Amino acid sequence: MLIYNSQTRKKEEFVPLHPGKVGIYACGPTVYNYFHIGNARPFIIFDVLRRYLETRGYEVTFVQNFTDIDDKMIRRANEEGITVRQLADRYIAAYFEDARALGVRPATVHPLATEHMPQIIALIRRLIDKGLAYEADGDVYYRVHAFPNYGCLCGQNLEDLESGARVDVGERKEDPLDFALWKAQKPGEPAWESPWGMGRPGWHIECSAMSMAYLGETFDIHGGGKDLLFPHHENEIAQSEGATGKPYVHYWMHNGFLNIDNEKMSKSTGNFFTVRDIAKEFDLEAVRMFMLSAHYRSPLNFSRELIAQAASSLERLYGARDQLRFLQEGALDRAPDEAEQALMQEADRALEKFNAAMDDDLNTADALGALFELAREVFKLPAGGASREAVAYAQERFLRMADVLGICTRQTDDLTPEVRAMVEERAQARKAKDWKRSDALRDAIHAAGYTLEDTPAGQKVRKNV
RNA sequence: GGUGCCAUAGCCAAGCGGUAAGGCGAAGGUCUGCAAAACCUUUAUUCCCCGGUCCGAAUCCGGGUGGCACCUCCA
Repeated sequence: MLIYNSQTRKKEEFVPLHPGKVGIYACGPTVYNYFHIGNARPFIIFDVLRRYLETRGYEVTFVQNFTDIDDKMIRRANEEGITVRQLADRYIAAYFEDARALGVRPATVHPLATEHMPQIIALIRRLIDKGLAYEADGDVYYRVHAFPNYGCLCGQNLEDLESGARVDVGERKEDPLDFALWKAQKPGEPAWESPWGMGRPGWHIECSAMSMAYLGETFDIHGGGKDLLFPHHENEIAQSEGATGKPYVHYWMHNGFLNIDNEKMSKSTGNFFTVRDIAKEFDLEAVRMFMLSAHYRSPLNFSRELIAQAASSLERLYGARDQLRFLQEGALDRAPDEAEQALMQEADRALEKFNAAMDDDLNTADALGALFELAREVFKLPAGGASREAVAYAQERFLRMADVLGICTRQTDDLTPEVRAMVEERAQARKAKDWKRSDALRDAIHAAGYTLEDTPAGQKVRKNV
């Protein structure tokens, strides 16, 4: 598998550190608000990466943190008159709800910054001991000039970074590029004990401390949005490699932005929609489909029309999935005929294309094409009396691909007894050519939340979303 | 100022030197008691523009034009 490494700016063959195992760390949300659909992009992408690696036989340890203490958390908690802890609890719960609706599985571990103070403090101590960090009035800063590789991820040298840096008044840094590892407590702020007095960690240090706590000092893949490349991930490298003297991460993966009107969606500019906003209008699986329709490194422009397009595309895939199930119900135990053998071949071909696309730096758009090509072949099969073996063969492959992408997950075959009865009755009515009754029943079934279609092999029913 | 990315049909999008995947939408046809879904056909002689390299370029090189991002909290 090839993975584009942001650090080398090349696609590289993926070789895990330990055979058969993969460690992935992805930067998670700061839980001061509901997350927006731009935030959702990496969640979905890394969920797909993880699923794909798992189907390829790797044992994946996937770590995604929650930043549950920082300036925004404190400000927001004060505004609402609740504790930072209460704020975090609320939005962590919301995260899991929204993620679930997007088909994003919980990570192997979701560590919280506030629950890793010992690791964070120990890491800062190591940096101070090595002369890479210094204390200043209860704050601790990273001494950027003492780390020769600073800029290795973002590809900028210190002078260039320096020229763009901003110095805040009253800062206690030796150099404007130095960044805070520990911040001394200010009145009214939550704080933890440390060798430098009461305070709290800076943002960057938590990711270094927690990733290494769960994945080791060197691990395979680290992901996040492109905007995290600098300074967040650059700083993580400086902290981790500075402390350990070992390579921190083998593959850096960064996703492109989700834009609105071709401009970055971001909380600070206010041009965003939360996942919850969108859930009022669309099934979130359509949002997932939308995200998968483009390569993860490309920018992707958001609009309701595009979500609607994605929803229509998804419906076609659901149609194919349900058709496969319908064929299975009426299947016969006989050897595949010529057309069915062709379908089986097509299923293999599609799976091959799918895997080749995914192997090429997670090309979900291309992979989706393979699924659609299989769908078309499925629909070509006559409605009834198919070979069980052939249908099962195609179905297995179709489902395997859909599962990697995390789509076509809805249950649509759980008919209620009432609906089942209506379907039965309609079959009788049709036999008797009682079209009036037949149509009335179809309407009633629709009203009950199901869609009924007639096929040469009988009625086909599925639950609407 | 420094550092990157992008430009393919009405819309979205793959494509990474060998002669334009796929989806949405649209038009016509087939099937159907009527529907719906599906199937078939059509919808880019051409990939922002201008040069160059090559037997061959959407793909490589140079130069434009237009858009976006990072350098500051941000997925």
